[in-house]
Amino acid sequence: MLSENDMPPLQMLAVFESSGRHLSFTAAARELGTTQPAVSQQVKALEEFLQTPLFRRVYRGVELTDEGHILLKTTQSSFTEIRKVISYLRKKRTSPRLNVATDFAFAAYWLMPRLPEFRRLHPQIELRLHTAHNSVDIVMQDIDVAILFSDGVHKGFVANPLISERVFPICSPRLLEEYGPFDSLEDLSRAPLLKLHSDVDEKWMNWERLFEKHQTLWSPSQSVMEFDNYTLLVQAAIAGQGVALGWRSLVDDMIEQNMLVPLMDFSVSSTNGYFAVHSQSMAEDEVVQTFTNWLLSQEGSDSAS
Amino acid sequence: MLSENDMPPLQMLAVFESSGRHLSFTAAARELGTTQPAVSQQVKALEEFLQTPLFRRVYRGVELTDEGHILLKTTQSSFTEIRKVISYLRKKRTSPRLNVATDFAFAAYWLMPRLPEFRRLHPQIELRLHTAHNSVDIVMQDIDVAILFSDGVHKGFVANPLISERVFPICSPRLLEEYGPFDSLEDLSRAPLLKLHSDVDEKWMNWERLFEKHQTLWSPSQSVMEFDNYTLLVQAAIAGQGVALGWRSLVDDMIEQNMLVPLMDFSVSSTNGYFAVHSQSMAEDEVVQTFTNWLLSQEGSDSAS
DNA sequence: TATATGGGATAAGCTGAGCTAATGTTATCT
DNA sequence: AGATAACATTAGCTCAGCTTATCCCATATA
Repeated sequence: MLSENDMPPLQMLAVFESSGRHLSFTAAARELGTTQPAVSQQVKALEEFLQTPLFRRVYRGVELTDEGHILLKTTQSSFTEIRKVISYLRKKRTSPRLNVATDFAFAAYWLMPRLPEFRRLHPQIELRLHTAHNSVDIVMQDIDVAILFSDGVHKGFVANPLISERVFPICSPRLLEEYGPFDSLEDLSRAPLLKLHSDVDEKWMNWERLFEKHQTLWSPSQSVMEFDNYTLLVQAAIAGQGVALGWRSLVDDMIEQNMLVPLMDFSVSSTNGYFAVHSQSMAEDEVVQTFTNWLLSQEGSDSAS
Repeated sequence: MLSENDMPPLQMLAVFESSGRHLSFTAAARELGTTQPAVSQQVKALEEFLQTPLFRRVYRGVELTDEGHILLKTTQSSFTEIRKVISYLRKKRTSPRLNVATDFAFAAYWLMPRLPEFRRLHPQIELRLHTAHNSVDIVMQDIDVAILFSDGVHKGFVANPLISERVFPICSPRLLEEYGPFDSLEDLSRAPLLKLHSDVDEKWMNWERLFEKHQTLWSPSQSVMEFDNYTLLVQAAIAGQGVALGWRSLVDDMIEQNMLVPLMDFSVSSTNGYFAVHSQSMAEDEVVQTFTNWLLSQEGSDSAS
């Protein structure tokens, strides 16, 4: 495959190098897990390629020619380096490591609070978290498991439903006192609303769609503050800057801590949600399975409720 | 062939290295003189061996992963070194070089006086002369052509007859005046005789055998001086130290220059002689043929006379 | 919007380089 | 003289690596 004017088959060089180290074809064969005639033939072929003898055949072994010495020096150092880096890469890979990707919101509100438990349960697994502003920004390459907000359709991948989408307005207790009570969606127009940029992630529920689902007309004149990621938006809601849409499971803890109040009367559901997604080819991977099963067992996920 | 726990097939690494340089499987295939699917499969196999991705597949090419970068660095430098030494060895070999071996006597008296002509005729051929005390000391390894005194039987080699053995007593003109005339071999007993050690080369004619060939009894009581190589013996003869045996072709020039007088009445021949010997496997070698043909064309050789 | 292009991925079948087992040869060693 | 070890050679087998054909995908172009 290498340009035939350039290089012999590299395997020949490896056979030569072993023979040169051992000064014996039989010992080289043993090291390489093959037979002496195979080694003999390969070395001979290499000598023919180079048109120069590399060994002198002596009683019970071989001696290196000058040319042989020169070639051994280079091949020995080169193969040592190559062995080192291969060993490094294999060692690196054999320590179980998991690349997990998700968006900031999920990472911040759902995963990070639970991750210490995973680490405690599986201390040998090195988990590397890759976060993106939003699910749509996540590229699956180099990722073992991605937790994506989507419709669950991922060609060539397995998508385990983790949390189905259930959305409702949320606001801080203080904002509720100031602008409340909210007995209908129309009452919300009294307060500023917080929303994501419309091009951030079109799969996410938004105010227009929520109003529509409750058969209420959405008026564009309402005071709206826009954000380009959900964590910022949630922080603004907690700070009393407006009414936001809250995603079940993500905002559960904050509701529980009374940082936010859910307006459950106006909740909506959809078939979208968070899915634990991995490549078909990783389906059998033990680490991937371990992590996926752990995700599905968590409080706050559909299967665990 | 390499220990399967250690190293992938080296060819895979070469394919990877080319792909990593070009960041394209198609370009690598071109360089390596093969096809894109072959490269794709080899890289994939390597990634599976290492259980880690080396490339990210992107539009119209590939990008290196971190692991890919690490591996490329090492493989690139290693293969560059290997290419360099291979190129060096091949270049070294492609400049025609001839290793010629012979004994001191032939080198001194026959070959050296003629060699300048060979160099003039074939200036591109680098001729390296290896000399030994005697023909029996010559080892054929690393030798392209050996000029040996022998019976012409060399298993696995081609032996071209160069000079057949014809031997006669020689002495200096001064010794002849002092001890001569020598009308019979018995008359030689009046003078000291010069001979080679009996264990030097049993294939060479000696006094006993010469006397026997002339049906004259050899008497051990004769004054004999022994030498362990022929060039010394000849110098002693020239210096008038005794009567020596002279080999046709070797001593011809000295006879011509009147440094030595041949006693032709007592000459003998045999089937032994000097042969130009090369390995069967070098029979087609152009340089070997050139040199051998030149030897055979020389004045003083059997075929040229 | 439809089509073209480029390049990696995959599948299936072919083949020859590399391997193996058997044997020959040679140079010691006992 | 016979045994031993180790390289060289031969002949036949086989499967890794290659090729051809095709698919898939992400642009680019008209």
